[in-house]
Amino acid sequence: MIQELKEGYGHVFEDALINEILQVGTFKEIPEGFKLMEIGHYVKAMPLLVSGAIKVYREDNDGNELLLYYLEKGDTCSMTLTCCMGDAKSEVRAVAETDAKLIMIPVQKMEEWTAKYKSWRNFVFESYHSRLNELLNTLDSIAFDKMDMRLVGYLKEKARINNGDIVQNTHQEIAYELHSSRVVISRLLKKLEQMGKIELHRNYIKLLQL
Amino acid sequence: MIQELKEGYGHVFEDALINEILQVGTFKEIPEGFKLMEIGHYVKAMPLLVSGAIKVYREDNDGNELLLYYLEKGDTCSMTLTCCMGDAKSEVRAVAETDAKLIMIPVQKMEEWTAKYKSWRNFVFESYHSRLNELLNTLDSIAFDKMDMRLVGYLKEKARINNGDIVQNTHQEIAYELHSSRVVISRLLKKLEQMGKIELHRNYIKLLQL
DNA sequence: GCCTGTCTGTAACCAATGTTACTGTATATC
DNA sequence: GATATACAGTAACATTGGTTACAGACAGGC
Repeated sequence: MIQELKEGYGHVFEDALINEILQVGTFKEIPEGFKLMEIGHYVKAMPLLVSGAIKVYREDNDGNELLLYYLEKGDTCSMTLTCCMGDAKSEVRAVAETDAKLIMIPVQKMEEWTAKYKSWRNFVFESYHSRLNELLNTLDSIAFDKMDMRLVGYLKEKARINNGDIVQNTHQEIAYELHSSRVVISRLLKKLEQMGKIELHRNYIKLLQL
Repeated sequence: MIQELKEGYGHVFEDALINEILQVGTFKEIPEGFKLMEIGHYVKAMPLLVSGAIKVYREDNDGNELLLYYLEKGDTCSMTLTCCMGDAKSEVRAVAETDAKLIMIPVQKMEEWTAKYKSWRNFVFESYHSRLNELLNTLDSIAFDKMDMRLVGYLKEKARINNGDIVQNTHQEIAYELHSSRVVISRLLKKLEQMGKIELHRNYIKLLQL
């Protein structure tokens, strides 16, 4: 755990804090698809992401889904922060998009560290800032963009997260994440293929020049 | 300023903090329509809202507008928080929806107080929590609701903010805030009137039973 | 009164998206 | 290889929302 922590957070946290984390944190490896957080559940630990990617999304009462954003190395879940501090239920769901490694911090340390370490405060506020901005970007794309632009953005982001030019999803899965329907997504993907921007295959899509 | 502060925040902040606020904060009264924050500008002070309501909204590069949420008595602007700490530009615009009174706190105190006062930390985190949730609600309604539901939600919220059952806006103004068009809003409002839920008048709308 | 500008109502039309239904094809399993 | 299942392509259609255009109603200033 030491090397992962130092590599990912050594330049962010002061040494004393690193040591505290080593004492109270627990290292965790989770497989792709592992559900880290469920809507309506209480949260008792805060994750520091060391490697991999976490997908954070929203689901309403009728089962409608919507992708909010991805968390990557060096990120943490602000939603968890607020939930921990306020003793509130989670409003979102978090699932490992790839295999991932994380360090779990017990809730009670957070308040303590916020008072004690400047680097922790910065990290927490920085985290809030990023997440708020990502939410705003998601909102923008839903409110202002048409579905074709949203789809292109989705493909780019997804490929980036998976370090390559391949998106391994069925059209149905993409439709869920964008809160659209399979037929619409197939239609738009076909159009992108005809424009020479992507290559369609069964169960995966190869990005050419988007 | 003392009585406004004690009334609005006396039960939230410890006495020592109240005293500090009295020393460094400045009291400010602003008229309806006053622009508190502009997109792309830096922020140098943080507002504690004592009375009135502030409208926070987003505008993209093409001039498309979208209402995010309202701030009320006891609220502060989390966006400002992040901007101050991170020395970043504002991503949103804030305008007084009604005449309002606020106490402005200089940025440099914030970091200090976060270390020093537990009540301040709670306030800040609570504030983030509320704002994140409000953003999520806005997102939900845009992603999952049709325009008629969004309009009903808008009317309710707007009437609540203005303490009554009257919404004083033209159809065009409502269209801007919901990022729709005047004709669409007029159409839907007419439908609501025919259902007996509202009364339409020139320049204002009276809510009956929504 | 009479203009003028703003606000609202309405019709006709269009584009984007969602829905239903049916097809063919790849893949896995037996 | 035969069968079943999941996936993708496509057509036809419905619905929502946006656009354009125009007419009438109201309010303010003269």
